[in-house]
Formats: sequence, C-alpha cells, structure tokens
Amino acid sequence: MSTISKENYLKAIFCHISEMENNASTSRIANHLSISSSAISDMAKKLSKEGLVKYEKYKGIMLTPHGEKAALKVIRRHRLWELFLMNVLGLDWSEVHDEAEKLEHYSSEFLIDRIDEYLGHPDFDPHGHPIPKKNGSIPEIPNVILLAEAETNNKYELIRVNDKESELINFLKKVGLKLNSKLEIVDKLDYDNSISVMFNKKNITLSKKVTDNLFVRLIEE
Amino acid sequence: MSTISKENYLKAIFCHISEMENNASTSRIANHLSISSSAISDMAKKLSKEGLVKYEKYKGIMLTPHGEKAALKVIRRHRLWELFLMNVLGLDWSEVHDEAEKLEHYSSEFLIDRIDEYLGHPDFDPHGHPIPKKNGSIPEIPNVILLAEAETNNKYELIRVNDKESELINFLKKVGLKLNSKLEIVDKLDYDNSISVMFNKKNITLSKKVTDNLFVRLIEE
DNA sequence: CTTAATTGTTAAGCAAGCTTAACTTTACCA
DNA sequence: TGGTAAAGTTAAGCTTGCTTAACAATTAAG
Repeated sequence: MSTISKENYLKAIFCHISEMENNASTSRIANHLSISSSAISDMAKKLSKEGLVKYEKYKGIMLTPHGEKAALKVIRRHRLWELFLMNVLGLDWSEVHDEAEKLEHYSSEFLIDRIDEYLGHPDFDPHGHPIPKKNGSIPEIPNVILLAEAETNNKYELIRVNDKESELINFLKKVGLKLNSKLEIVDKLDYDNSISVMFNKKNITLSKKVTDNLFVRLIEE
Repeated sequence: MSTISKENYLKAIFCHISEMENNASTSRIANHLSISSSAISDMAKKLSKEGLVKYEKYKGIMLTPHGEKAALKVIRRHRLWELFLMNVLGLDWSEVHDEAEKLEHYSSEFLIDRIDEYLGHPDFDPHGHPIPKKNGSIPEIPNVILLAEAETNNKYELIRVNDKESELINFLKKVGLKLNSKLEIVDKLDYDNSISVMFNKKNITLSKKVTDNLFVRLIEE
C-alpha cells in the first residue's frame, strides 16, 4: 500500500536516477529526504516487496516500471499544484514548492485531473519542469543544458530552475532572473567556476552553486 | 503540538458540543470518528495536557477557549476548501466533502487566506454551513430550525444540509432538492415521523432520517 | 437501594516510520 | 594486495495512534 512516506521515497529515488545513472545510492536519498540512511535501507526492502523498486544490498536502488509509474504520478500532482497555486491563487514563485509538497499527497486522481483540465493540460510547471501526463509520458524541451556548461559568447534562454532550495529562488528574484530571461555568457572564470553573464544590459556574476541549478537553451550563437 | 489526528478530534468535539450541550461524550466522538472509545480516552488526556480540552474521567470532554479556536481554524479550512473546489474547479456538491477532509490538514494559513480572498470572504460553504472568520467569529443565519421541527402549512427555504453522509447528498440530488429550494409542509405523519412536503409542484415524503439532517428557515406563514 | 446494562478507562500490544549505535561490505589507494 | 575510510545494513528502541480485552464507574430500572 502506498503511504505519504513511500510516495516521497519514490519521488526521491526517481530524481536521483534521472540525474545520475540507473540506480540511486542510499546516502544520496537519505540526504535528499533528511532522513537517516538506515531508514532508507529499511524502506528499500519494503518497496522491493511491493514490487516498486529493485533493491540488492549494497548495490543501490532502482525503480521498477511499476515504481516509476507511481513516482511520476506524485510528480505530476506536485507540478500541477505548483502551477495552479501560482496561476490561480497568485502565489509567488518561491512559495509554491512547499505548499505543493504537502498537497501532492492528499489529492485524489479525480481532483488532479480537474486541475489539469482547468489549466489546459500544461506541459511545464512554474520552474520549467515538465509535468508528466496522465499516461506517464513526459514533455521534453530539446537541447537543455546546465548553465554551468554553457559556452562563452553564446546567448541562452533560462528555461528551468531547480526548486528544491527556496534560497535559490529568492536569489533569482533579487537578481531579477526569471523563466525565459535571455542571457549572454561574457566570461567563464576558471578560478572558482563562476560565470559572468550579460542580462538586461547588466553584467552579473553567478557562482557555480547557482549555475549548477539553472538550465538553459541556446538561442543564438 | 497539533497533528492531523488531533485536528480531527477537536473538530469532532466541536461538532458534538455545539449540537448538544456543553460537553461531548466519549462514545459519540468514537462513533463520529469511527475509532474505538479507548482511543478517545487516551487522546482526551493528551489534549487536556496541551490545554486544548477540559477533561475529567467519566465526565465528558469540553473544549477550552484555546481548543475551540483551534477547532474553528480547521473548520474554516475545510469549508473554504469545499467552496473553492465547487466554485472554481466545478466539483459536485457530493464530491467536495471528502476532498476537503484531506486538504484541510495540509494547507498553510497563508494559503487559506488566499483562498478566502479569492472567494471574496464568503460567509457560507456549499452545504450552507457558516465559514468561521479569520478572527474566530461565526456568521449566523437567524431562525434556523431543523426541517423535522417545521410546522404544517408553513413555507420554508432549505438553507443547510449536513454533509457528513454523502448518501444524503446523493439522495437530495436525486430528489432535486438544493440549497435555497422552497418547500411547503403538507403533513407531518406521526406514525414514522416522516414529513410530506410540496416542492417544485410535486409532493414528496421525507423520512425522519432525512429531515433530521436538513435545516430550513421560515419564509411565509 | 440494589443490580444489570451501558458507558468509560486502563493495560497490553501492534504497525509505521523514524532514531542511534554497532556491525559489515565495498572501494580505493599506497 | 592489504588495510582503512566511506558507504550501507542490522538491531534495538522510541513515538504516535490505533486495537482488543479486561476492568471500573455511572445510569437506569425494577
């Protein structure tokens, strides 16, 4: 049976699988969920018994097709709520994540479909993340790269922001960066891996910590 | 600290206090929450320690002013969600209760205030129940009585429906009764305490079970 | 005013989901 | 290749919120 806790595990595992290789390590998930790693081992066994996860001791955790489906459902709920709270209730970019993190576990599929419908079956949430469709498919944007990997003198469009840390969102608000902002890479500084960008006719420097959490798309060479 | 479970206890206690006398009995609450009565005794002690409830063994449970405030907050969340789901997302009269029952525990005060604002600070939910204000006050309708206590030959307006049992709502939908429907009492049948009413130029008979859960206001003698 | 029925309480125990502490496996580096 | 640090696992124990079973108080009825 699926509980709130299990939904969060599946979501966390999904994130770490998609970013890295095909399996998620205990400690990464523990860190992500702010939970001891022994709890992860425990839960891995339970999820494995339920067929949501492939788990071998000391070998990491992998989602089964069944588990991936379940994870995508939760992510779908989360991202639809985020967009809904922002578009309809006027919540702020930095406020929606935490609210959605709770609501995602307590909305019936029926309600979620109504929200989806109300929003016109959107493809992306307010942070630029794709919203999984009811059938499990994931909308994609071609040629997305990390800002950290962008090249000097090229122009890019900001299309995705990691929403895990609300501090980042606040930082972006302060700087004035938004989704779809255009920026040009002026310089990459080897010393601290920071990047100097031209944005809105101003020159700002973004640290590695920032550029590792922003995704862009090339718009002009 | 307030948990989901405690919120539900406070809500349940509040309901049974307002309908009956000044204190709620263990078994009524147990019944309302579908939980064993030993669990109620247990929780009564905990809530008492937190100052939310006045509890003396074998003497029933009473909300403290602090506890009542907490209960009203939960009820406010519930009723605002109900109205929001119905007005904005188009959910049905019979669908909103169960969804709201979950969402009420996972919405920040901030979010609730946004919903309240969006709806224009409404006074009543879709079932005609008053929505407690942010300051704890409760909108009132004068001269509300149970349909079971209505008098023959008078005309009444249906203004409140108990939403605890979704079967009742489905029954009303089938019959065609809605909030603000006008009805005239044709006869009260002593044998089974049912009531015969004229509504929409049709004559229907409502059982005691139904009339005990509908509230009306006299509109014409 | 006593007694049976009803109602309420206590005690013991269970499941979920965590923790910390002790232990095991793996991976890496000299 | 062997030894150690890092990563992962197991075991024991805690809290919350429930259960059932046994026991206690209250109430209602003759």
